[in-house]
This record gives sequence, C-alpha cells and structure tokens, in this order.
Amino acid sequence: MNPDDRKLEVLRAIVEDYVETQEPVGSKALVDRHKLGVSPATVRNDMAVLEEEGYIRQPHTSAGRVPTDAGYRLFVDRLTKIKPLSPAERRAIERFMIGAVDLDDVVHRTVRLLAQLTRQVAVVQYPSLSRSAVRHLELVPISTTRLMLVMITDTGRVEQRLVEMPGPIADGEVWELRLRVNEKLAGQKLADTPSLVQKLVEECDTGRRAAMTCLASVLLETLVERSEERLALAGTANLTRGGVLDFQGTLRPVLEALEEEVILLKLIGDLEPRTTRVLIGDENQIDNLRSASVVSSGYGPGTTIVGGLGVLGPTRMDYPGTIATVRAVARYVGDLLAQN
Amino acid sequence: MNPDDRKLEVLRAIVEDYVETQEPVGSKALVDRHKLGVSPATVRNDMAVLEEEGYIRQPHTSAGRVPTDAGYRLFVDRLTKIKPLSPAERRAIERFMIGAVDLDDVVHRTVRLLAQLTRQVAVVQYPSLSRSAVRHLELVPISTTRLMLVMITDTGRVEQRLVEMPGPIADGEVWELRLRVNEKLAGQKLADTPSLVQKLVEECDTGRRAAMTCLASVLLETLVERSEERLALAGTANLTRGGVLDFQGTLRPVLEALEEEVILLKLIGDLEPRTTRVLIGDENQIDNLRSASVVSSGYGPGTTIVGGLGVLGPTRMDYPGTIATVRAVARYVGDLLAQN
DNA sequence: ACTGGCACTCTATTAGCCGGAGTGCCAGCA
DNA sequence: TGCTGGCACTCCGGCTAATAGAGTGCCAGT
Repeated sequence: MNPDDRKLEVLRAIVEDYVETQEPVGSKALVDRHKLGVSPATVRNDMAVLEEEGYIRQPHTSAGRVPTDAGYRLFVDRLTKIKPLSPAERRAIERFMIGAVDLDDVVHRTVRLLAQLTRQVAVVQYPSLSRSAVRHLELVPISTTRLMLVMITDTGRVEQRLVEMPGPIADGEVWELRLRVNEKLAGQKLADTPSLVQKLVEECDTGRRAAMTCLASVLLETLVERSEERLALAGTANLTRGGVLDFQGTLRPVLEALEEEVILLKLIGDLEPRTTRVLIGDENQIDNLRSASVVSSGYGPGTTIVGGLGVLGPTRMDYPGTIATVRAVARYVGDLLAQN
Repeated sequence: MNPDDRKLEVLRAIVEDYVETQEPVGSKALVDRHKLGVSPATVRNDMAVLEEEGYIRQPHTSAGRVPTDAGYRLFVDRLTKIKPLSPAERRAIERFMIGAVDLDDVVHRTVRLLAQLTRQVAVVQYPSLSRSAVRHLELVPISTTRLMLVMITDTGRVEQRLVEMPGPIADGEVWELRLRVNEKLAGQKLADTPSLVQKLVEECDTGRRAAMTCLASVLLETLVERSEERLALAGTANLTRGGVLDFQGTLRPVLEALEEEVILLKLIGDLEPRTTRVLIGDENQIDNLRSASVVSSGYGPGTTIVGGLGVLGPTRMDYPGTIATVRAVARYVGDLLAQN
C-alpha cells in the first residue's frame, strides 16, 4: 500500500477504535485489530507524522493517541463512506412515524426518533415561518375589545396571538377585517407580507383605520419579528452516556446551551439543500459546546428547505452512522410534508 | 426550653445547615452556628433520639448527621414558617411576566421564571383541556378532501388537527359544518362535549352524515383522548448544581424521567386548590426520582385549577424558599389568566 | 437533666511504590 | 528509501500504608 494512503488508513483506524473504546489507542492495539500489514513500529512513525500534522495527539507522553478535531474533520471529509441504513433502522423510522396526525405530532415523533436512533440529543426545528406561506387567517372575538388572531401556514403551523383593539368592535366588523386580510395575504409567502400588510392599512377607509392598524402591527410582529422559530428537543439523557469522559467532566455548560433556542437555531440553521452538515468541536462557534459535534440537515418537501433538524453529541461520535441516520430522517420528514 | 421542643429545634438546625453546606453536620458545628443554649453533648443525645426515630442518619459511623426523607417531611410539616417573598423576587416576577402576549408566551416565561428563581428544574403544565371550555371552532379547507380543525379554548389554548374527509367537500358545506359545531359546542366545557358531539352526528341529515361523522371522530380524539396535556420544561442545567453529590452520582435516570410527559404530569397533577404540595424523595412513586423532591401547585383564575406547575430538585433543597416561590408564581399566573 | 472528658471509629488525604502500556529512537535489513 | 525488531525511557493508574481530623458514644460528675 502507498505509504500516504496507509497514513490515512491509520487515522481512520484510530478514529474508529477511539470512538468505540473511548480510550487512547496505541500502535500495538491498532495492528492487532486492523490488518494493516505492517509492524507497530511503522505505525508509530505514521502516528508521529499525523501528530505533527495536527490530526491526533497524545493526552500525555507515552499514552495512546486520540484524534483531534482536525482529525475528525479529515475523517469525515475523506474517509467516510456513507453507510446505508440497516433495514432495522429503516423499519424503525416507518414504525415510528406512521400515524402522525399533525405537525406537532410529526415534529415530536421525529425528535424522539432521532434521539433514539442516534442515541444522542436531537433537535428539530418547526417549519420556519419565513419560508412558509399563509394559508388562512382567522379572527375570533374573545371579548368586545379583544380578538384572537390565528394563522395557518402551508407547512401546517398554527400560530395564535391576542390582539388588543383600540375600542369595542362588532362582529360584522370582525368579519370584514377577516375577509380583507385573507384576501390580501392568503397564499402569500410570509417573507413578502410586510409590504402587503402596509398596503392593507393604507387601503382602509378612515372608519376602520384604527382597528386595522392595530391588527397590522400584531400581524407584523407575529409574522416576522417575534419568536418565529420553534424547536423540539429530546434525548438529553443521552448526554450522560459516555460517563464523565465526554464533555470533560461537566455537562453543565452543554445543558445550558441546549436551553437557549437561539443557540440551537444557530446550530441547525443556514443549511444547504440536500446536504448533511457536520460541525466538529469548536467549529460551532459556541463556547459551551467546544467538545460537542453537531450533525444537521435541512428538510422540506422536494429539494426545498423549510426547517432544520440534527443531533448533538460528543466529538467522539459515530459520524458515518449518525450522518446516515440524520440524512434519512430528514428525507423522510420532507416526504411526509410533501404529502400534506 | 422544653427538651422535646429542643429536639425539633435540633432537627431544624440540622436540615438548615445540611441544605446550606451539603455536608453531614456534627454536634459541635450545630451549637456554634445556632444558639441552642446547650452543650454539644446534650445535642448528641438529642441526635441519638432523632436517629432512633428515623429523622436523621449518619452516612457512616463517626460522621455528622444527615436528614432522612422522614426528617425533611417533619421539617416541612411542622417546622416551616412560610417566608414571604423578598421584594427583589416580587419585582423579578413582575418584570419577567410583564408583556406576555399569549398563552405560549405566558407558559414559557413562567417556566423560565420558576427555574431561575428556584434554581431548579421547573415544569409548567398548559391549562388542561379537560378543565377548559370551547371558545370557538374553526374549519379551514386545506385541500378538497382535507380540513384543518382549529379549536380555541377559554384558557387561551389553540389546538389544531387535520381532518381527512370521506370525499370532496365544497366551501359551502364546510361553512355549514363550521356553523353547526360552533352552535353546539361553543361555550361548553370540554368534559361535556362527547355526548354533544354524538348528538351532532345524529341530528345530521343523511347528506352530511358522512362528513360530520368524520369530523366528529377527530373532534373526540382531539378533545378528549389524545395528548390533551402539554408541558413546558426549563432549568435542567440546574440539576448539575450540587455537583455529583445530589442525585447520587448519576443524573441519567433523572433526565430520563424528565423526558416522559406522563411522569411529569403525575408529579404536578391532582392538586388541591390553593395549596402547595411537597413530595419528598420517594413519596413521588417514581423509581428514577427517588432522590428528588417536587414542589408543585395548581394555578388558575380565582380558586379554580386549570393546570399545575412546580419545580423538581434534590431532596436537599431549600423548602421554605421554594414553596414560597412556587406558590407566588402560581398565584401570579392565575391572576394573569383571570385577566384574559 | 445537662456537661466535660475521653477513648474509639471511620474517612479522606497524602506519600511512596510498582507494573504496564506506549512511545521514540536507532541500527539493521530488503 | 522504507520497514522492522529491539531497547531504554516516560508517565499514568492503582495499590498500600500512614496520618490527621472530625465526630461519636458513653460515663462519671454536678
């Protein structure tokens, strides 16, 4: 074998063994477990080079080697054949998702499924409002001066919001408002709505102007500004899997990070269509998650993306398996959404 | 002081010190920190009795004493004066909750507030459907054979559900259905709806019978059977506060339990109005939570209860403070709900 | 009924001592 | 030039022994 190729083969072997055993791996053990066809001494030389290049390191002199983030990166980029899902996993996905009944249900099932299959922490983003279109807007009177605004999107999300009106409002008037906003907004991409909402107000005769202005501001808030993203999370218990070894002692910071929606969104946001992204170690720019990796993928009907999903685990994770699972689940969810 | 009273006083002192320091407390330290007016030897005698009675125990011979679950129970039942909230806490509640904009918002803010104030894991149950009344039902056509059913309750919850119709359905028909279900169900307690839904089907002429049957079954499912409860959770990072000391080494089982909605509901369910319940150690019947205590309270407008909220922490927790906080927050949320 | 004194027990910490795993280097060999 | 076996070296992890300290239980005295 070409010496350069062998060097990479050694790296692969180190990663695989370390992921499995969670212990620094030495030259002897390597040649024993993988038929590399060379002696430990040769492997040692290769290791020295790999260490030189920053792909592995030793926790202390005369211990085995451990992959660095750069090592994992190289492994993922050049040494990973996507392994196909096992039939068992495929069945698990089917079985888990079948009978999902609405969006909430789909999201919850998905996040649990991901956590279970990968044995890691799973995150699923609800379809992003900014990538959805309005299907219908409903106004329900709550009291004489209050309405409940309900928006249904083509991705199945339902958002509600209380609207405080400037004064008492009659049922007929509500009706009128409802008609107008739907006329204008139904079918429109949410991203395009702000200007439309603006027009809506302008087109109003003075009698209804006040009410419409009120409604408009809430609409804008709901549609664009506030908390447009929602998330589901599962499998935090999996963080304790590797004992104290992963996440160097404290998973405190990790749990803290997981409670911040903003952080999670950053982790699984901005994805390319049809690809699975891997962030290793501090490639994710978040201090608390220095020793975590994130595998994420966008999902949506066809090749579009309406939201992201992914899993988070120790840098020492089974990348090929995790990548395959995340990709498969993302695709499955996309197909499911396409059906509706 | 009456010797019997002093014995209790000693127990209180032990609990307080242990909660604070997290270390077994000895006779010497006790008399130093609390002016008990007697010598360590006397305290030792009291301790021996308390241990005899099962309120405290020593981790090993010649270590200090630690309260048992029974000890905490006695402490909570007989030795706790509810301490009023500090003005700072009061302000924190106000500041945190002000500007809450809809139910989701209220619940999320509440759960974070609780987690922050008590520095423990907080759980808030959404207003239970079974205790709510229907405010309005909406039917939105999604495709020719599909409707989205949206239900709004008087507690502010909005539930949606997809309805698969037996055949194509015209807009006018949808309209008709919408009218009928609202006529029959709006304003009704959800608990009373099943029989009403039944009637609804029976009253239908054969033309609409099929559609209505379909709708009815989904209604029943949504309203009564499926997943009627929702929860919000926050502050899991606080579990790591006490280091490895609380939750005897592994918080794995605790995290697992926290992922089970059913379990959480059990913990904060079945509450009496206007009381705060404390479950200490294995009083909650859940194996994984043997070393956890739960302080919970019902909330709702006035003296009614529409849902529960609470916090979960190590048995070694500041009971008086936690109880006060949980109670205050529950009351605050109730008032907030009453306003809407 | 309380107290001071005292002997006893048990833990947690520290120091010191191997054994073993793994390395780096070097000289020899294809 | 590239691979191999051999060898000395390093460092960690685990074991034991010794020690200091905290806390108790009991008893005799007030």
